[in-house]
Amino acid sequence: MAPAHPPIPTLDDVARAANVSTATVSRCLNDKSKVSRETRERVMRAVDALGYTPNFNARAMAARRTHTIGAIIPTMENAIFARGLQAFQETLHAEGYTLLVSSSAYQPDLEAEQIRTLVARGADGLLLIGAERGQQIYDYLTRRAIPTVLAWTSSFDHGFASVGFDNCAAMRSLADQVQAMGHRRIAVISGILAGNDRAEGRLRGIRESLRAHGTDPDSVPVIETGYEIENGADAFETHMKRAPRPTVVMCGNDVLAAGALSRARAMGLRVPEDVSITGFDDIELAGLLYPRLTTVHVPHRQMGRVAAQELLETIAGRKPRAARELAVSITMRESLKAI
Amino acid sequence: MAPAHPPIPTLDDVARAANVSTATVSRCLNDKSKVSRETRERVMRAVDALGYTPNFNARAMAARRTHTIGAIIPTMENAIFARGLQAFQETLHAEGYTLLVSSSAYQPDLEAEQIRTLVARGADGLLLIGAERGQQIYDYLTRRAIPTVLAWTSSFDHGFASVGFDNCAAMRSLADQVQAMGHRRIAVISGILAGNDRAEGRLRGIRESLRAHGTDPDSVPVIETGYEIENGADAFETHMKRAPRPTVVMCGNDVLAAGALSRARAMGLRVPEDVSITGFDDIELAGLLYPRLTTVHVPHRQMGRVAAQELLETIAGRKPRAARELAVSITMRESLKAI
DNA sequence: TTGTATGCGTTATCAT
DNA sequence: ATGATAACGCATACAA
Repeated sequence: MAPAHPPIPTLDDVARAANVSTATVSRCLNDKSKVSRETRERVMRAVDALGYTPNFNARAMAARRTHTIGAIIPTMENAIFARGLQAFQETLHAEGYTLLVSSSAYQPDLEAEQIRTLVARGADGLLLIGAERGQQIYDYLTRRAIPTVLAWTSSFDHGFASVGFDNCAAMRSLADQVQAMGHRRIAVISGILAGNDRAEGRLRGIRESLRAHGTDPDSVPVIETGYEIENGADAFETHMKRAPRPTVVMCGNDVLAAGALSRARAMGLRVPEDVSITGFDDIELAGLLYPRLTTVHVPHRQMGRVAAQELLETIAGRKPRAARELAVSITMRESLKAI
Repeated sequence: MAPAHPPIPTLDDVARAANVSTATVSRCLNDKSKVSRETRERVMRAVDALGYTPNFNARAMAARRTHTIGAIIPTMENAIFARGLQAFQETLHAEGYTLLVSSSAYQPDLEAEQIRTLVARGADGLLLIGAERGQQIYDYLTRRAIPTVLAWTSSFDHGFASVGFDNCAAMRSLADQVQAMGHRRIAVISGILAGNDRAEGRLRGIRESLRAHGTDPDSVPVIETGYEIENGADAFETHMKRAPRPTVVMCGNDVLAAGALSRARAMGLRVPEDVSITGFDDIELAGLLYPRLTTVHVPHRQMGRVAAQELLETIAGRKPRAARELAVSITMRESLKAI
């Protein structure tokens, strides 16, 4: 018969087994330095023998530190944030930090809840996407002095560190290119704008470019939709049923563009012969589609890495918070062709 | 000048503000029932006024429950586990549980470490992928009595609950189909087999089908490789440079198949005219590629949902653990064509 | 270098 | 229905 209560060893058990105080065991596991090699070895043997694992929650309470970072991203369903987050995680891990991720499903109120949850769990720092959210949240973060870095955006409006790029300028540059290739009838598929400064910036970029080229920005059709593949597909079909038909459909991100591309094929339209399509983000998918997607390349991994560094600096209190802006570029592939 | 120590309210503060004991406040936040409506309202007002959030770690220590489930998946980099995990998470959330996810990067030792970490954090239960891992880990889980469910596999060898499908039978069925369509020169791209019963089962399925069709399984070329797109691409190229050239390349999953497809295009080979390609999993990507991928459809969401239910049942101790096997089907698309 | 003692914020047991 | 109080497992200030 198995014991009803399997023995879950505690610091006390280890201390007793090694004939030292709990303080010494604790030091062995943390400070390493200030304990004699001899006793340390004895303690470690006891640790192994008992299969001891420190209780994280108890540790967090006593030390008031968790070495845990929380990240809240809009979605895990597609790859938009995957690479950046991976790099973020790797950098943190190298510094002895653990990453906790949760998804807000693009819902501001859900994000606020997740923030509270992560803070309640004792996160030492936070990574948030974008800069547009209620002032209340920023106040909360400030009151509780939670080191926070905003990523995928470049902004310093709230006094928080940020790491990202200029969504507006990037998309403007792509739109410039599109128009330089002769396109005049442009249609746009944008992500939901409310509470999303990235989507808003990208749309603004297109508008600015149009204006610079002498086109009335209000004359181009824009469909604002959710971030699913299917949404992109539907929006594309709607655009293509208008007259006159656009010669190019610019999408707010690669996922929407993938949906557009897929629907184009279903409608019997050839890309780019019948219509060009562009994306944004340059996720892996962009290079796998046929035709491959012309898109704005974002340095995902670098962004993740820098975000982690900034956050760690902020936690250590070593550096003034700042807005780090990264360079983006345009990746020309086959989905966009000159007229 | 801002206060040096921002006021982080505790139960005590709320209790004092509401003129009750901490016990009562605690009850308001949990048991709700056994406290008078009047005092409860007073307490809740105090909670709001102070912006109180319970300290998770303290709670975990005192209650010895976290309402947290840990999941360890081989990778977050591609979408293989995304949908299933999403459904898993949604089901847990509906029952008041939080999901913690970490990735093992397909490394068994890393998985073991993550398991310990999650348990140290007080996870009430665990979701693991596949059934192949050291007995030591199973012993650990058993000793600490951690409710665990194994997913993406159907096995009951270790006495743990499992939710999945028969990888071998599924792939065998696809191979049968491939051969029924006239293919005789088959090449295989498999994921790393060591410590991965899914990959092993899938390969075995192909072998069994070959044998049933009178072909010597050892005569078909198999390349075992990592799970990156690039790996699939390279393996495909290697296969296609052999003579005689295979008429179909069967891949261990959709990601490898995507790599194969991409390289086929780069090599100037038409799919499926010059060579057919098949995948496994039916992730979203499979329907976006051109040509769309013929693959084995896996009920990801259902698997996630059922896994969550099984786990919750196990935690509640309400039901005997069991192996749940789900049905899979073959999704015929354009990447596979008869000879 | 090592040990003692206190506190971290909450839940739960036992009274009242 | 409510209150007092003892755990929960660990880190750390202070003492030795």
